[in-house]
Amino acid sequence: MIQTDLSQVNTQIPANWKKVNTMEKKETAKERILRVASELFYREGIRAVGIDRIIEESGVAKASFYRNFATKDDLIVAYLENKSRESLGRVDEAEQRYPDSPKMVLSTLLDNLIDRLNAPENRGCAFMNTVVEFPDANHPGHQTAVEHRHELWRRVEEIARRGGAQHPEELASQLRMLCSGAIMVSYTDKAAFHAEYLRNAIRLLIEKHAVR
Amino acid sequence: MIQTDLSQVNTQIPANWKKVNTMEKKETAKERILRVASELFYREGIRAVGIDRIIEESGVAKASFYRNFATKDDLIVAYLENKSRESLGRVDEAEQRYPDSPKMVLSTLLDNLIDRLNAPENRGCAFMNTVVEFPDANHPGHQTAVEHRHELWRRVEEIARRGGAQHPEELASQLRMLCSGAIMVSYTDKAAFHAEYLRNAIRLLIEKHAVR
DNA sequence: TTCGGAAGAGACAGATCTGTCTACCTCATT
DNA sequence: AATGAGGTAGACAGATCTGTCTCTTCCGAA
Repeated sequence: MIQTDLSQVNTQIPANWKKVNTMEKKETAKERILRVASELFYREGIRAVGIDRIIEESGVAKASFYRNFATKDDLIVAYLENKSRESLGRVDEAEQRYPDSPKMVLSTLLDNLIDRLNAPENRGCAFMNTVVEFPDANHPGHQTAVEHRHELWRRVEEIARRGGAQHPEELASQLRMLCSGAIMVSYTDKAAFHAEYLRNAIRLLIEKHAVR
Repeated sequence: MIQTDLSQVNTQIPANWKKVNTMEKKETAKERILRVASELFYREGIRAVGIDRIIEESGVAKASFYRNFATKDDLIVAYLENKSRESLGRVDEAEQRYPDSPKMVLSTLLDNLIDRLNAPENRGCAFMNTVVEFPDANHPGHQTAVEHRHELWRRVEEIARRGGAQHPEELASQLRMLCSGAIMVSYTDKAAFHAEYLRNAIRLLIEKHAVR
């Protein structure tokens, strides 16, 4: 019997497998909810996706949802914190790869961005989108999104400073406007987005500020 | 009595005053609804503002609303078409003011943009915001917004071409990314927006493309 | 003065949304 | 074998949202 076989297999797994083996750990309800919600929120918008939809698509009971997330707002914040970790993780990675060349770090981050903008699932920036969907500055999602963007561009400014930019604050601000706009254009009108034009403009700015 | 005085004044207005005197024409219910809805939609977001709220704040009956706008989507489209007229009107105006200097036209439009971004009521771009709020490309609001942006930047490209830009398509695309991003940054994090940095970046691009 | 169209007031329907609550089940650990 | 944490199933409440419908009132034009 399949049932019997499975239980035999299970008994062979050490009692502390949860800590030992993280790869084959079964996805918890919380993880599943967050994964499904992330995809729906990003693809269709946060306001457009109701709790019931998330519950149904993640195959979870309503009580399970509310045991893991007190309110929808809590889920929204978890979604954004997750995205933020991913985003800042990419910066970490690029800095570790080129610890001695801020210019290469910026170049890597740009390549990275362009790849994501050209991907078919691109729906723009989760953080800008959230601020637009929740213009109230007191909304926890709004705040989380603003904080992330602040931190991200603070780090880019730091990289520009290490790269010897003459006016790192100005350069970071200009890169921020250009990249934010590129994200919006690639989302709102994919046909109007040309990665080469973005690359040229960024190169022009970086040369102007003499980053090495 | 005030009432009597008013009616006497009224009788002195010609029968066809509606067509003759457009200045003192009393605002119709439709106009009032659109004005109130525009402000609310722009300030608080379209999805966040319900029909009931618009009806209440414009002091109109529900039946009056639905006599003038078949659905909320119709109102959304009217709101965007209004904004689009304003936006393209600013382009017309700048072109009429400097018919022989595309460079001055672009400069005027930039000044104009910066003024709006620094205004306290700035809530970003109504069209980008609408696309974010309605990611479904079939939504009439989404479509209207995308069409406006297409037309606006087609016209900027045309101005760049008249100005002798070496690569007008590239310049327009770069200006579009930069300005779109400036709008988002000035909205999502007002403190991080510096008009001078935007100006410098735009000057750099315009010089690079040798617009005259 | 009468008439018709536009507007006001508001009840109502039906859908949907967030969040609560009860009752039962599964399973790893003790 | 018992237990407790976490999971399933689903009814329910209360708010809100879009849109319909009826009845009354106002006002300008003929």
